[in-house]
Amino acid sequence: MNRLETTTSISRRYLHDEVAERLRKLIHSGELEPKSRVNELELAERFGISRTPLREAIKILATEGLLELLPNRGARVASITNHEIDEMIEVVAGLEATAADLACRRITDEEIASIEALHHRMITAWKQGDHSTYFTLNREIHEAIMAASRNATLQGIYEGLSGRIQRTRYSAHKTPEQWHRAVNEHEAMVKLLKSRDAENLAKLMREHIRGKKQVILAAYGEST
Amino acid sequence: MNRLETTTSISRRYLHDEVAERLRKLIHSGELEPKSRVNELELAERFGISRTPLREAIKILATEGLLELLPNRGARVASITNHEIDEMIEVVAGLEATAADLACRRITDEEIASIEALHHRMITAWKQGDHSTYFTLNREIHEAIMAASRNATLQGIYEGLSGRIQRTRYSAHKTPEQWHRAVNEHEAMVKLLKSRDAENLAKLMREHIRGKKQVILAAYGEST
DNA sequence: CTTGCGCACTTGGAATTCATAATACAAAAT
DNA sequence: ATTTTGTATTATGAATTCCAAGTGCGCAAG
Repeated sequence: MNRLETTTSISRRYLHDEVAERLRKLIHSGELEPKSRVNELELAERFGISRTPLREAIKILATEGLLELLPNRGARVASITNHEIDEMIEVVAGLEATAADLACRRITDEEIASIEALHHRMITAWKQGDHSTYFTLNREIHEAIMAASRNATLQGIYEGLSGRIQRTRYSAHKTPEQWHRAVNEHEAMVKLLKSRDAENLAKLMREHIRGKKQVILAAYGEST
Repeated sequence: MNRLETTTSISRRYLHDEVAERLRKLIHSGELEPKSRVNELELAERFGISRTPLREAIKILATEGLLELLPNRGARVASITNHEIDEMIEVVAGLEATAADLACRRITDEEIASIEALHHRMITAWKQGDHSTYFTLNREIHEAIMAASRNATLQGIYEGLSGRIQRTRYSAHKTPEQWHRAVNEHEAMVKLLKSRDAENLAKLMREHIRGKKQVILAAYGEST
């Protein structure tokens, strides 16, 4: 009788999955600060669960790189060094270049139109000096291109990685020149996307994200 | 007295880490075939451990994508569809392109000489029709370029991903034309590496790996 | 001031228990 | 005979309890 896929709607997910998600939120929200130790008993009580699923969740987050395991001393929130951020930005640049390449081969006219609309709204926000809206639209454009790559594997890796630098990536303040350059690059990206020039869009995307590196690193340095 | 980092040498790693490693080997060796269910009790007894660390290991492998969790029915070895392999090859191509780009900026003359030596040995093996040696050297060249990128984050993602298609990737038999093309591309890669032409090497690398896609997919189709 | 001892706390792991979901199998009804 | 229903078995997800070992800390002795 059971239709399939009822799993997602009816039955609850794994407890350790929910715990992992709550833990991720705690970390991303900053409630659990980098380097802060995680007391299993304390957290288990806070979540109203036993240590078992919590420990499974900790192993998951450690695999994702959000927690570090200290032998016999539990786990602590992973702290990211500037060097690691540097590395991660290069990888993100590569992933987005790949997404750009694939998107050129698969994107629909409607999606391009949608991205173009986002782009124009972003330009408007920029001219009005509306940082918050600018950053949001900026992120949406990048995510739209990623989605247009139609590659779930790529998206999964991208999300896992960019989730760790998200806080700084889209909130980094630029100098007017940097800002102007970024806007120009976005302008060029839309053009290349419309002409579906995979090769050059990939190249530009890599450079575009590399161009943010200094800004992101500076912003990260501030926040720590 | 204990200096840090003795962890790796003196005290044994976490049990769940060792279990995870043994599980990975079982999967990669094919002893645990795709889609085969994993009986926790059976495996725990086989490893001589309790269910606790085994289940933590299972959660880790599930996060890595090597196992799939079936709610209330445990875990099974993840089976990869042709579509997923297609996706993974594109991502690997992107990662290797990124590695190529970075390598051009950081590689030493000694490393280039070493890669060139591998390349010549590979050519020799090719001319002698020595498939096994050819594949080994081919892989070593790609890994050497990845190492020359000096990006641990990139390498980590690459290893996690390529580990899942390794079995087919370097053992796929090519037609003479494909083989010839691959050798020519490798020849060009060494040239570009010597001239440290990041942009064109990245481009070529992406195309080079894409060129293997049909072969790998065909090889995977056979083995299943 | 340093050294050394001991104690409390936490973790990693094992073992046991329990509820529930899934599967197999047998019995009953049509 | 086929399908349906009900039951028994099994394995998982989670909790609980237990224990050994490692860490850190404090306190006392030298």
